[in-house]
Amino acid sequence: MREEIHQKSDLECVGCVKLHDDCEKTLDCCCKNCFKDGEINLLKSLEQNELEFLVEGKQQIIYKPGETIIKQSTSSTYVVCIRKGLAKVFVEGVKGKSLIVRLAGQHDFISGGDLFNGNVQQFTISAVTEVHCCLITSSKLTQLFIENNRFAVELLRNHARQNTNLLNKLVVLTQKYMPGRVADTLLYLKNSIFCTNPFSIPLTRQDLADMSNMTKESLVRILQQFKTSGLIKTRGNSIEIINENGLQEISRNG
Amino acid sequence: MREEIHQKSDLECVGCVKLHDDCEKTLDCCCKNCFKDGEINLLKSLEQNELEFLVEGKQQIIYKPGETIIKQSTSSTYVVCIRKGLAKVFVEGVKGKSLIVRLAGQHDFISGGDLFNGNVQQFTISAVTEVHCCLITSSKLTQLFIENNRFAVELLRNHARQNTNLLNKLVVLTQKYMPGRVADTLLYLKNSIFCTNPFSIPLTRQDLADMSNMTKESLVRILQQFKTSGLIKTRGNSIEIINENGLQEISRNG
DNA sequence: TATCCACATTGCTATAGATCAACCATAACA
DNA sequence: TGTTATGGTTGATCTATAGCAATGTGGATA
Repeated sequence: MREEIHQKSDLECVGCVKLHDDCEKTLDCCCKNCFKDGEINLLKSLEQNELEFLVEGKQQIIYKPGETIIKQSTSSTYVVCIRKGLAKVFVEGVKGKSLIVRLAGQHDFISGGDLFNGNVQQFTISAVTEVHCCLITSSKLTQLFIENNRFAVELLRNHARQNTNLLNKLVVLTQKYMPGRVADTLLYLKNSIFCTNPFSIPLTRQDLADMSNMTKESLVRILQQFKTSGLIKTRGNSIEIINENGLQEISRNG
Repeated sequence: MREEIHQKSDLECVGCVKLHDDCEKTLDCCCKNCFKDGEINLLKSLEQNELEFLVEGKQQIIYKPGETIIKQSTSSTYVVCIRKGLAKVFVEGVKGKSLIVRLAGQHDFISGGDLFNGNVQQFTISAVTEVHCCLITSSKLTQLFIENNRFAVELLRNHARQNTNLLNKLVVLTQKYMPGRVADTLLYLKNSIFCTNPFSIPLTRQDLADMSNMTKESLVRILQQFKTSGLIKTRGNSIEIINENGLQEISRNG
């Protein structure tokens, strides 16, 4: 058994008004409040009855570390909402190489690619830690898209944002040198995924390398450089960012 | 003056039922039939009155080769429809490097990025040949998005497709060797942009390099290799693909 | 406690691709 | 007709990064 990396409180839905004792099956908990507050709250625009429609018959599944949740190139008709745990979203490219385009944690929403376009999955989603998630039938999503304008706007916004992220990644991965890319990966982990400072990553060096488009050996070497420069500290799976400005500088200079 | 690369007939809207003699100002011509037939016909879902609303007050502008149509990082409120000519869509990345993510020709539609997200342009669009285009206020687009469901679906589909393209480009540019990337660029030019076989490109080698993520010198060398291997022929700005299967093989093997 | 096993690390070598510099071709123009 | 400019081509280096191989390490299992 792998060590529990997340805080125990993750199991509870923060800010969730439980309708029943069994939080797992509480609509309000599972699919409304459980989405990230603020910007990315995709479902905030749904009425209560729409939410119930969406959530009705959804599958709540638990995946073990390493398991594939949705496989690239299959035509899955599901959309994934993560309730707990960490998943990686990656493209299986040429010559067996993988490219991790995104990590998804609690309350994240992953639409597997071509909604309204045949539903062919553009990437693989797999569990890094144990993942509790809901699989929502994507046809329900498209139906709500048509019925609720505000929701449609949110979904489009979501896609537009994803677009921007990909475009950004394209530039970073093709135009920056390795140190710049590793700096970006570290800043992403700290500020977008774990949101704490010494953070402990359930990812392997290979994963970090796949996020930064390099080999694991190269990644390790850059990490070593950062350590000796006093930019970061590492203890096993835990990474502490000592000099964030320094990293940002390196990121900026490519 | 640059030589006229396009067929003269480009000025006329193919398949356009002129309502007036002056085709330039014919609604039906400029913004409905002028979009690519079939798959990518974004506006086909609009009613006549919606189309008129969209088109009313649109600006028809002519750009000279090299001119910037929309500049990255500005918050343009326009969406561009190309009526004639060729434009390049590129990201201005780090250290002065450019990455051309797409070429846009007759009837193509370019939504500059973050529709519904503050309208900050994610890339620069600039004219390669002389470009005749319509600038449509993007708020009109978002209004129609809310009012017409079928149009909303088309727009989302459009974004999803763009997403898929970017994801694909990400893999190609980061995981393939130079020959594979150049092969992809050539196949893209032949099959998606010019649709003829000896095709004459108004692009410089630098542009081709920016599409393939390499230096112009490297691009020229690969092109030379392809010539001596009998895969292609080049005469000045004209390229002929002799062995398409061969190129596809190279693309596949990375 | 010993033995695994997966992963991390380090050093050495090979190479894809960039960079630099020179030269060539073609077209515009005085 | 010569001149300048712009882009294309080629060759000679240099370097960032991959690939390979050996060794280290810490947690799990017996």
